[in-house]
Amino acid sequence: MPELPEVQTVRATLKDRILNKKIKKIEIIYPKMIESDLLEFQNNILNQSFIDIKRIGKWLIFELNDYYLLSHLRMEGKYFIKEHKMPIIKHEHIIFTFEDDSDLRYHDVRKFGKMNLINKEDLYEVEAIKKQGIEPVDDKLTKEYLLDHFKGKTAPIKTILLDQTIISGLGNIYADEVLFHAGIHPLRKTNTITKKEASKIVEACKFVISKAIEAGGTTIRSYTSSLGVTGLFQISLMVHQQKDKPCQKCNTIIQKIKVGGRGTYYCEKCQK
DNA sequence: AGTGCGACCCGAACGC
DNA sequence: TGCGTTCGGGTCGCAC
Repeated sequence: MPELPEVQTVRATLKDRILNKKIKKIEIIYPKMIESDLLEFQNNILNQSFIDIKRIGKWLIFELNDYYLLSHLRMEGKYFIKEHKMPIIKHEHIIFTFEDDSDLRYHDVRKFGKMNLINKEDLYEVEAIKKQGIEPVDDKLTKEYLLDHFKGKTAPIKTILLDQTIISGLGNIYADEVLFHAGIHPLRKTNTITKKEASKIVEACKFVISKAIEAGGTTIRSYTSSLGVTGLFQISLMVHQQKDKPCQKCNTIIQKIKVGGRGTYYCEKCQK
């Protein structure tokens, strides 16, 4: 699942490949993917060029001449660059064709991804964007900020770490990793988190996410046009997907439970 | 306001 | 082997 570090890698990789290219044709194979008005999307995107790519949380923000194209990859969204003459394959849902007969193709097995074409002045009118919280590596993410937002919440801390309106960009993998590094049990009631623990969560967020962004960055160098632009971060995960393996810190067997309907991995000795 | 859950999807994993 | 069933995961909308 693309979380903040992967989206950051996709952004950096695509930037090198599509900037200043003008869209001459758009094919929308799966229209439900478009959240904004479909006809406007089809008409307005023609003859626009990509002039920048930004990111807010897990949202990719493609800047065109007159619009922003918002793209959320959800679980399995990927972008490929291909020659237009290549046959359209299964799971390719949106195809942008440039003047040089190259394509930017959006591929998504689960069809969960979303796109949105909006006027530039409306970026912060989009509910999902407006509501994004503070990013893990932002200096504004402090223990005071977290404690303030943890107040009155009885849900498990793991569930709250996934709330994009508080911390923007954490997904299921990094929420588990952050809690391991902070030494906190995923089922802890959020309103019982202490100052010291909130401080550990802040540190863990910055550590885990900056490491992952670095690792995502190394993927860019091995990128070739035949590969999907996914940003496969190859950091070593301490707990996520490590069920039945020994904890790398204390050798205790990693447990898997469900928290808020999400598969959750933790070390029962390191995370109290 | 906060919480919990179904819906959206479909390939993979699982069960018989 | 082959077929049917279950699972998972980010976000939204809805009910409580």
